Amino acid sequence: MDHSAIAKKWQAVWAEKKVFVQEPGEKPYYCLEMFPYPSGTMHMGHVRNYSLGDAVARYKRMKGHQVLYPMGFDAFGLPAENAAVQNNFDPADWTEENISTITEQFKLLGMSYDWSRLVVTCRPDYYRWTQWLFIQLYNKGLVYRKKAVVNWDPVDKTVLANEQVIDGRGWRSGAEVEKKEIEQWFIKITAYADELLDAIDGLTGWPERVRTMQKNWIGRSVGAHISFSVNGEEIKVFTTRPDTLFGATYLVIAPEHPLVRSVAQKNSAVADYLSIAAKKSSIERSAADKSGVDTGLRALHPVTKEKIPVWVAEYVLMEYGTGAIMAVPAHDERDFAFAQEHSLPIKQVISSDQDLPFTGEGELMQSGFLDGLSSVRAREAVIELLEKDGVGSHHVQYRLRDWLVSRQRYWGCPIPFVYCDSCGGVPVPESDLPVVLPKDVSFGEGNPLETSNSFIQTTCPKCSKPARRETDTMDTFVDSSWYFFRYTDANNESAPFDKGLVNSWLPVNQYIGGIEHAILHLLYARFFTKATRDLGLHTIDEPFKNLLCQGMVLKDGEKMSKSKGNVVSPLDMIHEFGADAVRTFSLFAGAPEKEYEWSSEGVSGVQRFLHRVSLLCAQREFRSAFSSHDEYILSVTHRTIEQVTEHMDSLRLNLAISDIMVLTNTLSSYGQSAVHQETFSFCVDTLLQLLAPFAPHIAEELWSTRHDSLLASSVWPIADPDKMSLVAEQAFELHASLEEDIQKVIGLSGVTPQQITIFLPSSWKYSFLADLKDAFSQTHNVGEIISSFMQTDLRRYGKEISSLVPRYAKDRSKLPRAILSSEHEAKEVTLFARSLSSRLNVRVVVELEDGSSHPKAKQAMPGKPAIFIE
RNA sequence: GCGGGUGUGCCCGAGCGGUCAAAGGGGACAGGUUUAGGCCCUGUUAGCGUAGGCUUACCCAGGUUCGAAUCCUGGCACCCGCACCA
Repeated sequence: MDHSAIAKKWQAVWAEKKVFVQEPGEKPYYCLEMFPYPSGTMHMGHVRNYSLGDAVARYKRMKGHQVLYPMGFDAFGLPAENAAVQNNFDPADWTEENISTITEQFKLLGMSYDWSRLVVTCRPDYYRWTQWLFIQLYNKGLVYRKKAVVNWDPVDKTVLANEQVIDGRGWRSGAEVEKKEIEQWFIKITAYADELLDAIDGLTGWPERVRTMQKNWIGRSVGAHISFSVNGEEIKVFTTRPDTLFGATYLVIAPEHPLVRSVAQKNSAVADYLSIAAKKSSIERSAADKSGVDTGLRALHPVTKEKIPVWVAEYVLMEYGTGAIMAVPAHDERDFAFAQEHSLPIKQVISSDQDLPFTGEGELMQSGFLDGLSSVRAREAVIELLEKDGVGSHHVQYRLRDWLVSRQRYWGCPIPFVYCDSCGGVPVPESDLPVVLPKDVSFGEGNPLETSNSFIQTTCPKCSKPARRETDTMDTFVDSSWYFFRYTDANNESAPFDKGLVNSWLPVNQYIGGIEHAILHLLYARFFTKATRDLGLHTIDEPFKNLLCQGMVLKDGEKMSKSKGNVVSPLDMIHEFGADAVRTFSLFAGAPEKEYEWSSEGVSGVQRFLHRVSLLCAQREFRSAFSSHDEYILSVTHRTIEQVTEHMDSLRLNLAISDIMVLTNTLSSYGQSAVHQETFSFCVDTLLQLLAPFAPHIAEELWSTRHDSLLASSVWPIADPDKMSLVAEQAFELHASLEEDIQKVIGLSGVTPQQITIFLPSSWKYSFLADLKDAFSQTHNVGEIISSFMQTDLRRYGKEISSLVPRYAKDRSKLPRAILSSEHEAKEVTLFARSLSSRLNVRVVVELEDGSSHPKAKQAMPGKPAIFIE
């Protein structure tokens, strides 16, 4: 049967027996992959992602967990809308079509999802609850509307969140972002800034770099607000170093600062500067030059009461802090550079041996009542004084901004609000949800929802007068911020999810996805979890216990992309090599979190490996009695169980596969009727079980020829420490007793022995010795022993054994040395040597009595030969 | 600039104080089996030697140790995140 037929057969059986449909129980385990955007076809990154999750899910099921392993689609988004514009498709049809295509591909790969829990964010049965949650957050004060300067993507014609602007460009379109002021919806994520930050320390199952990225993104700075007065008006600054207050020799405000406008009317230098700054794009603005002009304003220092100049400069950002800083050039690099550029005074207030600017902490100087204090003490003292005078206070500043969720697009979740002339903005009542996307829209310029009268025109839920519906839709990140809750109760029609079900399944035990979501998605999802917890919807604090960010799949050293023409199609690969080989290779090619190069040679290598496994199962000839070989392969098998289990638990799946390959090779070496059927059968069964998470179809097929039950629901094997006893130790013991046996032979024979010295250096074969021992237990007649060996296929003494046996030291005299006595003629020894040589595929050297040696000597074989096997 | 990470043989990739010339896979070469083989099996694949063996090797330079790919110090290279964040 070919691989695709086998795959189909077992996929059908698994589905029919509902092997993957599980409810929470004693040992719930939630395995989750970041759900995809249904763009049409799968790429290799998907295959890797889902193969990882599927292997984990299958493993955990076999370990006796109830596993929640669902799949869904993050189905709102711009590509559907673009397709609508270009090809006149309905975005919903286009999306649904893609979903069914991709679903087929998932099934082709044999992923063990519980499809009854399918979640699709663009379907009303899902987004109804997105809207419901939005309103709950609104009622809780976590959603608000305000006029804001926004990042406008001129290509996608929509607003972008700060998080979606990368180096001044739109994250999707790559277009340079413009500034616009519009009324927008925000989610107050900053209300949770502290908790989101503090809880990161508890996320020990997350990669360090993701934790660091999140911390940096939230960016908490502890410091103080300090007010300077300027002609009766106030300039408030934020600083992390209130201790350096006496060193503040001037202020700098951002070009957008409200105070600058009035100055510009009177001061042409300032006006010119502002107009130049305004023309610059945000990219140009970020160039690190230290331009700026004096506004002519003078601020009153709140403590020294000195008058200090106020400058305006681009390097101060309106978006961060208060849009104004106090400059302490002696102790800040940027201020220092700026002061030098514009010849502003520099006053040292922290003593140090180092050159200025000195940015460290230390003992205060030239700071009046602070002199002699440490930076830490000085900070407290300064803030205390400022608070007393009402000109300053403690303040914690975040880099994190509130989450702008309005999008002026069609293909997203409608924001469930209505504007009424009398009542203002009114949330749509729960009974009227969902607010469904209309079909009578036209795509083109601007927001398509604006073109649908049936959608816009409505009545006010409060006063029933005619009202206008909100036409903004939500950022798709909102949809994906709670989908992992919905999986627990995907078909619930009366609530987004059941509290009990969420509490029993969550947190997600293993979350798997790309590093590109390290900040946005994960932060939003964490926020939603905390916010919905505080709404009383569940009691989970953090959604994802363990996080794995898988590495990229490269081709020719580069990311696969259509423009580079180096895209490898998963479908082609599955067609050619089979789902099992593709899955297994995608896990074997490298450590899960590292990137690797896709190689079809590698896949075919895995295919060969899987083929060898099936050859093992076809083994029909066995030895009738147990022997030391049985102990040996049992010990290797048990050790493999232990190692694979360890590697599965630590997600080092590439190593787990490697372990399985080693076991396969070992068992293959014993394929020639060397072991008892019972032993072999156990070992092969175990092998199939270990393989099941990676190559489920082939493993299931092979298992079905040996058992009536399903492999997928079999119980993961447990390593027996007693049976794992070190092969190496056994080998030594065996060797010792072998030597005794041999000595006995010599004693018995009483004949001047010819000497056959068998050196057993690095590549000596454990099983060869075992056979030799067995042979000696039957007879002490070397002739018989030799002839019995002649009849055996010696090739099974594979090199896999040598790797498990400790190597002997370099000193050859320490090598084990067997002395065989023999009455036989040189001819027979030669025969033995040749047999070993050709059948064992080892080099055999025969050493002459005088110590000389030459390969050809075995032809002549005079006197007393010795044989080296290595 | 700040923060995180990586560096092993032809390639990928394990190892993380002695059992290491370094697992496993791929590729290449040779042999066996075969009507044939792109199936399968075996061997070789740093250099020199018929071989025992010797020399050189885990980014570079030092150090700790009887002993280092593995531990420490200092470099170098590459990758990623944030970035005039006050």
